[in-house]
Amino acid sequence: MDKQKRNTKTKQLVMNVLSDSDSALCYEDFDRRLSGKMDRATVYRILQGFCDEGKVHKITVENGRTYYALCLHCQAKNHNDKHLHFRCVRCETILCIDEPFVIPALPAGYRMTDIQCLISGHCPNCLTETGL
Amino acid sequence: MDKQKRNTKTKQLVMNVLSDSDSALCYEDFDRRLSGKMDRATVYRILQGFCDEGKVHKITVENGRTYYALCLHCQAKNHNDKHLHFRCVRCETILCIDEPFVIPALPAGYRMTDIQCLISGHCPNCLTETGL
DNA sequence: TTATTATTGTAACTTTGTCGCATTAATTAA
DNA sequence: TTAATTAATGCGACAAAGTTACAATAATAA
Repeated sequence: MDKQKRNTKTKQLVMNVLSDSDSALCYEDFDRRLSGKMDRATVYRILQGFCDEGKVHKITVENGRTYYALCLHCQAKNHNDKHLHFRCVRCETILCIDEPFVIPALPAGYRMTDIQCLISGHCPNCLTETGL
Repeated sequence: MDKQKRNTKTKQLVMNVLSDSDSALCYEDFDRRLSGKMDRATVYRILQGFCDEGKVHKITVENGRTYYALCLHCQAKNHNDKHLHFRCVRCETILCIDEPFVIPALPAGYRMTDIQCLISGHCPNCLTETGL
C-alpha cells in the first residue's frame, strides 16, 4: 500500500521553479530561486519524490552535482529511456535535447534498463558570443 | 611551460591497480586495493593527473561517485569521444564497452566536444545468476 | 653529492546528500 | 467546523566525495 501524497505549498513552490526554467537545475539553483527559505533536506526529498513519480528526471554531471528537469515530452511510461542531455561548458547550462536519438546497441548478453547520455560542448548562444 | 612529471612509486602503484582491473574503479576501490596506505588527496591527485595526460578517463555515475578506467583502446588523440560505458545495477560493476557506437546528432547551432554515455542494466554474469 | 622542485601526507574545509526525530499542516472522518 | 490521522517539513547531526594550503619528502638534474 503506497502512502498517499499531499499537495503542499513547498511542493508547489519547487514545481513552479521547475516549470519556470527551460534548463535543468541543481540544488544550488533551487536554493537561490527559493531565496534560501526552504530546507535543503526538504528540497532534496521533494525532488526525489518527483523523480519517483516520473514527473522529473535526474542528470548526473561530471562536476559531481545532480540536475533535475521536468519530464515534459517523456512524461509517458518509459520516461527513463532515450534521454539526451546537453551541457554547455561555457555557461554551464544543462538542458534536455528533445530529439530522438539512436540508442547504442550493447554486446550480446547485456540487458539495458536505462541510458544516460550527456553531450558537452558549446550551446548556440555561447558559440556566437565567443565567435568560435 | 609545463611542469615536468616524475615517475613516483605512488603513481606506479595507482597505475598497477588500474592495469590489474578490467572494470572502472572509484576511490573506495583504490583505497581497498591499496590497503588504505595511500592518502585520499594523493589518490585523487594522481588520478586527475592521469586524466589530464589522457591515460585515464572518468565516468560519473548516478550514485555520485566518479569511476576511473584505463584508456586502452582510445589512447590516441580523441580519447574523449565515443565512450560508451555500462553499469550493472546488480553487481555495480562499471565497464567500458569497446564497440563503436553512433554518436547522436545535436540540433543545429550546438557544438559537441565530449560525450559521456552510460547505459545501466544487467551484465551477462548477473543475467545468468538471476535467471532473468 | 647537492640543489631544485614535483610530489606526498596531514589536516582542515567545502559541497553534496541523507537520516532520525520532534513539530507542523494537509487530508479525512465525525 | 472540528478533531484525528499521518504525510511532510525543519532542524541538527552526520557521512561521503573531493579540494586546498602548507610543511616535509623524494625524484631528477646539475
